Amino acid sequence: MYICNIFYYSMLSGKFAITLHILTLLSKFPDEYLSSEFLAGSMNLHPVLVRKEIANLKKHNIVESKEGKNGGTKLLIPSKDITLDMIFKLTFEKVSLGFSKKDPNPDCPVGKQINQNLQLLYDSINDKISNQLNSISLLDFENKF
Amino acid sequence: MYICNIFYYSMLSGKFAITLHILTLLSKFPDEYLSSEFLAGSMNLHPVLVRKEIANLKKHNIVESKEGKNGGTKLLIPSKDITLDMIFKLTFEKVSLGFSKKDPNPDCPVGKQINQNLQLLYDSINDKISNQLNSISLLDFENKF
DNA sequence: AAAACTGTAACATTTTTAATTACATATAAA
DNA sequence: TTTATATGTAATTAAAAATGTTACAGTTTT
Repeated sequence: MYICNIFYYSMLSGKFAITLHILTLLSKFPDEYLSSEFLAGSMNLHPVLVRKEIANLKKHNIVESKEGKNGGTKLLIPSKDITLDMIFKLTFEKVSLGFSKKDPNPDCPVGKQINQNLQLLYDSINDKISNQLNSISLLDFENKF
Repeated sequence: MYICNIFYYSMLSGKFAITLHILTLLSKFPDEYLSSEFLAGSMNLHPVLVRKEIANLKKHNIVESKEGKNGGTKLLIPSKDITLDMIFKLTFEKVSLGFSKKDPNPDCPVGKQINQNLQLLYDSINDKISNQLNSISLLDFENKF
């Protein structure tokens, strides 16, 4: 986790891609409980990482899991009602292009304000990204496969 | 550097913010050669890092440097003619929200195609970001300080 | 009770980013 | 012409972040 003056931001990582991959698979088999082992197999990833992302999806009531034998995870919501923006928001707080770290010089008029001004810029970028991702449903995405 | 199936991507780092900070300062003092020591002071950053970003700016003919005593760097182009998109392109190849790594399973229809489909999505996101950054000049940004 | 799952914390490894050191070269000015 | 102050850049180290693994407790089906 990387700290700027104003908010906590997680930098871009694989979370969005992993989560979208999981949801695409769940969406392909909407009536089955898919195991983290199976999901991990499609991504060539460790099942624990998959379960971590699933924990996040559960927290947001997008999926439910069944424990025990024959357990696994399935979608709670039809894929036409899940937008990529929901996935984006649930895996990243925001996109940023970086901030000045280690406290820029407060005696410099630029250093003093740089992070606030970057923040405003990134906010408007995130609005644009959200607009676009809002127009794409998981079903739209899934249909490309 | 992080590799996906299709292109080399650098993940988001501090380059955009550092470069924009440098250019904002140069833009405030358009007739002076500012030293990397001075610039680094405003950012609380190591001068060598500043010089690395300046090397990149020089490569793109945005600034020029003078070596030796009283040397430093100044803008070559009026700040009204520098867009934030130029800075974005010069410091990042693209924004991405991550790819499936370690070769997803080629026997899975989703795994096989996930990275191409993510790529298409990210391309369209980058178009939107570029559009927006194109509408903001370095002068616009500088005027906020 | 056994087998096959999920859930999570703790830890280890790998990768990426940032910082530092070292030193060669250039220029201005005393 | 020597000294001080810059840039330029490669090489190395350190720090941070992301990713992967292990271990094990809990759950459910057969």
